[in-house]
Amino acid sequence: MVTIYDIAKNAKVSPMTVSRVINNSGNIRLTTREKVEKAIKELGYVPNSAARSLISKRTKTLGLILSDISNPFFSKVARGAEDKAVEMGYSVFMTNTDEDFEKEKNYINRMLSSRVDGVILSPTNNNSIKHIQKLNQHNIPVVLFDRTIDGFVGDHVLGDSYKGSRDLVKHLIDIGHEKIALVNGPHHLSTSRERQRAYVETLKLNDLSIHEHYISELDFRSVQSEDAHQILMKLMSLDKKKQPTAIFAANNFIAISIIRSLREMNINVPEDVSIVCFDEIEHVHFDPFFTVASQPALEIGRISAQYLIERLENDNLDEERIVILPPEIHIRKSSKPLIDKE
Amino acid sequence: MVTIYDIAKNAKVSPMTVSRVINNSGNIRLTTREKVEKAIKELGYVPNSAARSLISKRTKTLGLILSDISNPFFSKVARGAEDKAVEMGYSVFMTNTDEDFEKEKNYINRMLSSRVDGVILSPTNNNSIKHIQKLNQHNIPVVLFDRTIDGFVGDHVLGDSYKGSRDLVKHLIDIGHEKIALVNGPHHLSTSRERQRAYVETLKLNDLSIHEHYISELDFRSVQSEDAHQILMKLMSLDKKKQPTAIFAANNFIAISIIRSLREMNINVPEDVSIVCFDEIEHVHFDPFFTVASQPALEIGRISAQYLIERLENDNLDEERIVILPPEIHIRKSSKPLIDKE
DNA sequence: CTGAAAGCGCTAACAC
DNA sequence: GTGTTAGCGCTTTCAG
Repeated sequence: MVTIYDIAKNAKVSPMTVSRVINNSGNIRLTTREKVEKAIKELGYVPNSAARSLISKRTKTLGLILSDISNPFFSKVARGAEDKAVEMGYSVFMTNTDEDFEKEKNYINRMLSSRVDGVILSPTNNNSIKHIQKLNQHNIPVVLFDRTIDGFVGDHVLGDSYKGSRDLVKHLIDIGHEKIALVNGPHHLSTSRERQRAYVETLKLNDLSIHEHYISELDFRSVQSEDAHQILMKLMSLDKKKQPTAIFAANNFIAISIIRSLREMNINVPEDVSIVCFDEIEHVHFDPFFTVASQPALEIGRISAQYLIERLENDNLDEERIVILPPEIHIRKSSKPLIDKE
Repeated sequence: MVTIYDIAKNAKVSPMTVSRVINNSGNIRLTTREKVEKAIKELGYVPNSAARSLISKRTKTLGLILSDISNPFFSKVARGAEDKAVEMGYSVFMTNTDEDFEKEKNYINRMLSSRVDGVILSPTNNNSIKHIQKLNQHNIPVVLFDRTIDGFVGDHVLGDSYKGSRDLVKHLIDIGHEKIALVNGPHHLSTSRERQRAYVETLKLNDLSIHEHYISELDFRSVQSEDAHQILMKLMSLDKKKQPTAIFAANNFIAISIIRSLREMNINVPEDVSIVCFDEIEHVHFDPFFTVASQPALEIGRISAQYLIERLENDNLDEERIVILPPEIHIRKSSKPLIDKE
């Protein structure tokens, strides 16, 4: 391996001078600098960041822990975070937990061991606080994105689940729906709870009742699931008076599994049932179909990286900064005035 | 920062003993081991992998360079690669070039500097061979996936662009189409060239002619583009005799941009024009519409990681291993027998 | 079974 | 402007 010593020998200077050239630190005579740079090129030297970080105690690397890289929402966040990090001189060590607490634990340990300077995390559940505490004990700051968890103090970059959900449900009410069901994500995620809170409050505010079967739960990753089928079966076999005319899906994948189940039951969207959902449904741009609350995923990623790096490079920041970015509501073909049906 | 010295002091042994406990190397009396383990827990010690790799010359980390993380094909590859790598005891340093040669260069340097043990790459173009040579000079093996480039010797994990394309075009011919256009990806990518070769040969084999405007080129990432619109305008304003009745799109995003352009021109798919494309179109599972050649992306990722790690841990492997995985053809609604139209 | 010494590649601190 | 020394946290080597 080529080291600064090799360069030093080749350029007939001391290793320290080489180091100074590489880091642009200190004053160096132009001729020496040129000698050194020539040697670096010739020998193909690349600084060893392990050796560097051993001294500097900083790796200039951020850890990014996504809960589901297959979900376009998260892959966009990843892109935003990486872009911003690189812009600011950092690398990103990106991983995917698949909503699995054990995997999360495993990756936290890897991040600890590789001494990332900070971590951007969408936690799997409230127990993730243990992982965060472990990071904090090692002076590694954490930025939470998408979701928050109990007991966390620090920067958050979130989408506005409450507002987005309220607007979606309100839209359904405005176009005449009164029997609206919610197929939510898992209750252990803050986003699910917020979406449900908005759903319940908006219905109440409009004097609409929530039947006992109206609220159900699915995994956020379930594009296709037996569970979805069962939930929909139950919902659509309620008697006419209770049968929902609209469904609010708590995320993109849930919306898709709902539609699939409905198709199997020969129920059409939006003719028979209107659907609205949180998150954009990607790659269907050629015929935007879903009425959605679309989150600014790239922005969420960029801000997360920025906040984290700011915290790394600046000691006197507030204890916590919370950014809540509103989603954009796009009203499209999956939701339809109820009146049309009659 | 807690080091093995702290642990050693706490457990009243030498640092070397601590090291042995951590690495399960050498024989250690059970009681000493327990003392050490207790101290590790108490002080919350985590090994510093920078220090380790400084000695061992290995980081147990693979670099993964994707050309477009927003494309579900690549994010699935990433998942497959990460899963397999973790299974085999490695971490993955994942990055996204956005098909940009300069970004690729930048990331190669980061990988060099962070001393990843090997790199999994989907190169941006033939010039990427320079980057690969640079890696090889530093004894870092490279596995190419999805695409190959001139002059590369080493492991490849590819989809079978030729076979997939031939089958798609053959399908169009089988259902009566004779005027078939190709909207290809950039010619500097091997996948594009293979898909075009299959297209041309299949048409010739079936005595069908290729008009001069039938082959055009778009960026693989262009979900929405002015270029697509122009290409489609040109294609669809050919005189009746030449106007294509079917289009082969070289990937998922191109297919989408084609459909969008057609809609703007009030041309319906599949009634007026049939479309087939390479790559699955994700998240439209509720109503599978596209006739596609779907690639085993997860598998491509897994095998890439496996091959790379095998090469890292095994000196006497063949010079190069090439795996070509066939795509699955799914015939769906975007392609329709021509006869129906008349 | 355990320990002491040396050194991986680099830079901070201090010479000159 | 440039060089010397020491040490970051760990493991390899050699001793006991």
